[in-house]
Formats: sequence, structure tokens, C-alpha cells
Amino acid sequence: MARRIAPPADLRRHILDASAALLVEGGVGALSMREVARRAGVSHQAPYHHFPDRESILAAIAEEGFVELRARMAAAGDASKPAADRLALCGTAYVAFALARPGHFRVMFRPELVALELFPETARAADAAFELLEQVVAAAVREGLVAPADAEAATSYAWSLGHGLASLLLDGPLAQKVPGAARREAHVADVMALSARLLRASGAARARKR
Amino acid sequence: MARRIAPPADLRRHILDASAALLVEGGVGALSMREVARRAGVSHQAPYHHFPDRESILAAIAEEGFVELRARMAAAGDASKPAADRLALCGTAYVAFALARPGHFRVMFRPELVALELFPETARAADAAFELLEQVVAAAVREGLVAPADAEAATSYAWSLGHGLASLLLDGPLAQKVPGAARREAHVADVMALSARLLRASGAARARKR
DNA sequence: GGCGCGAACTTGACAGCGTCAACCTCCCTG
DNA sequence: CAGGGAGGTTGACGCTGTCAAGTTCGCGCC
Repeated sequence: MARRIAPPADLRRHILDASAALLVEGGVGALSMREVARRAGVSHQAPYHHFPDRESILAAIAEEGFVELRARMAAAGDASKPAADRLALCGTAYVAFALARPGHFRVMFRPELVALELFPETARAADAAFELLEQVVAAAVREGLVAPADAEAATSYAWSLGHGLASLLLDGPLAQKVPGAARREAHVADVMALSARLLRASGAARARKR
Repeated sequence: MARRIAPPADLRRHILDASAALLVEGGVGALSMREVARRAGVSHQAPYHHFPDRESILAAIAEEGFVELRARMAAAGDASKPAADRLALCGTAYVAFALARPGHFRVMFRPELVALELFPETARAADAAFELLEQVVAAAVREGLVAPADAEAATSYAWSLGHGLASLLLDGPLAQKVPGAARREAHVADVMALSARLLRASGAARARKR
């Protein structure tokens, strides 16, 4: 009876892809259950057989995002390099992820959209990404760039710098002030290089004191 | 005929206050034209005599936010102090604003909610806040903390650090990891002090080279 | 002083939304 | 081969933003 015109095999995958596309096009407000269903070529109720509600779709997208974010940071900052460089590369990877997957990124840090306590898988993926960053900061402490007492502050410092730069480039004033993918990339590199320079200067000052 | 039970004088003000309260309670999704009207004690259509649509309410709130943000930063970083301290105090004020006015903050950096090109007043308020930060960074360059060639990167650095820390404390993983207003305040102070230390180390290194 | 007009507010309607409920129709399993 | 569940359907509900039209009030003008 001519069932399944558009959805060939995996409707769940189709739904997630259509949702990500909608998030990119019009932000969270544009992601509606019915529009997703329309794009997947199914009835407005079909998605409910794969996700209990709209929030669960957003949670699945956020989870995908955290997994990819962690993978990108892990690939960027391998342990052979000096910690200052690793931190800069992780930060660059963080921003690159946000710019490459804006739809995912915009959903990942919105507790009113995705209550992490209701989606343990998503929360675990977020924790894993956070822990990777903590390891790199620990390396920076080991190399004497910052004092051991500053480890916690340094973790927030590194995460904030990357997260803030990503947010401002994606949705903030820097979106207009730094137009074009190439200029953005260069600007991110500049900011991260500046931070690395500051960290090295701090490390040198601490070494001299001892 | 028992007109105006609830709205005594200024419905526009009432609408903005109710909207801010809704934003705090349930995020952007909770701000509905009809709920705002309900809270103001008027019909669902009354707000349209003061705002042409929902986006205009959000734009007005964002504008208020940028004005207060600028005022707080201006009050925090007066020009008599060293630039490293001014930057740290401005950053602290930035985060303090976000935590004190979460409803406003969540709307100020969402172009899909408030298209700044349609609301020049809001855009002007945002620019004014940004320019204040640029002045403080210019002072840091003048004091030799960073190279003149790094001025642009340093502006993004400072803005990103404050914005990122505010976002992570408000809606990110730090919201759970650093609970309680007092601990948050202390953590912000730690991070900003660390950044100031890094900047001073950089300034000292640059002075030594010359 | 009366009149008109516009601002502020009302009720009513419409389409689109998320979601609950009920139904159909395969395919796999006991 | 009976039965049941997975995955799809249509229909309905109350909510939303917004358009349209009606009402009421207060102020300025002839």
C-alpha cells in the first residue's frame, strides 16, 4: 500500500537530521514536532514512536554534540605537546565545534530545554567532555604554568574562554564584527595564542621565583 | 465600570516586569504574550498596544539588560586602578550582572529571538557596553600588559572570559558544580584574579624584554 | 459646551503547536 | 497459526501568536 515513501530505513536518524537542520536554520523555536515530521515525510505523530516528547529529541541532539565535542578536543590536544599548546588547541577545537555544529551547540547549554537530570546519557556525555578538559588543565599544573591551588580556577578559566568565544562568535557581537569563516578561524587562533602566551609568562614567572 | 483592576498606571512597565519574571522562572519558552497579559490582569490582546509583537518585548528587555550591564561595568572598573585590576573587576561585574538578572541575560545574546538589525536602540545599547570594554583593554595595552598588536585579541579574550564564565555558571555545568551564591561569587573572584595574575606576568615579561 | 478622534482595551476568530487517544497493519514469535 | 507489539495513521484537545472589529474613555478644537 505504498507505505514509506520518504523514510527508507531509519526514521529515528531522519528525525535527528531534520531536527539539526531546523536548529541551524531558525534556532530552537523553529524545531517543531510537526515540522520535523513533515520533513521526514511522515504523519505529525510518527516521531512519538521514537521520542516520547520534544525535549527528548533535543536531549539526543545535545548528547551527540557532547560526544563530538569531546572527540574533537581529544584529537586536538594530544599529550605529547606542551600544556600551554594543548590548552590552546583544545580551546580552538571547542570553538571550531560550535561553529561547525551551531544547531547542536545552541541546545547543549540550555537547562530549560534539556533538563540533564532527566537524561542521564546526555549528562554522562557532558561530564566526559568536561573531564577531558580537567585532564589538560592538570597537565598545565604539572608543568608549573599555574599554581596547584589555582587548578580549579584554571579549569573554569579555560572552559570559559572557549565557551565564551564560541558563544560570542556564534550569537554575540563578534558574529558581525568578525565575518567570514576564514577571519573567524584566524581570530580564534589569535585569542588562543594570546592565552597560551599569558600562561607561559605565568609559568616563567613562577619558575623564577623558586 | 470597574475598569483597570490590576494595572494602576503604566501597563508597559507591568508587561516588562512580568516578562522578566517569566524569563527567570521558565526561560524564553515560558514567556508567552497571553501569560504576560494574564499576570498584568488585562486581556490577551492589551500588550499589543505597547509592543507590536513578542519579539519587541524581548528586544526591550535586552536593551534594559545592556544598559544595566554597561552601568555595572563602568561602576566597577574606574580608571584610577591598574588595568589588570580593572579588567578583573569588569569581568566580575559582567558575571554578577548575569547572575543577578538571568532573565535579561538569557535574551541578550540570542539573535534568533531578537534580531538586532530590527531594533537599533537595543543594538546601540549593546555597542555601548562593548565599547566600554574596549576602553579598558586599551588601558591594558597602554600599560604594556599585552602588545599593541594583540589589542583586538585581548578584547575578545576579556569579553569571552566573562561571557563564558557567566554562561557556564548560569546554564552550564558550573551551575551544579558551584552551587550557592556565595561560592559562585568566590569562584568568579578566583578566576578573574587568575586572569589578572596572568596579565601581570605577561606585562612583566614584556617589560624585561625591552 | 458639545463633538470628534485616537489611544487603550475588549471580545472573537484563525491557524499552528505539542500531545493524548484510538485505530490500522504489518512481522515476528510461541 | 494465533497473538501481540512495533510503527505507522487520523482525530481531538487546549494552548499559543496574531489579525480584525467593536467599545470606552479623555483630550483638543470649533
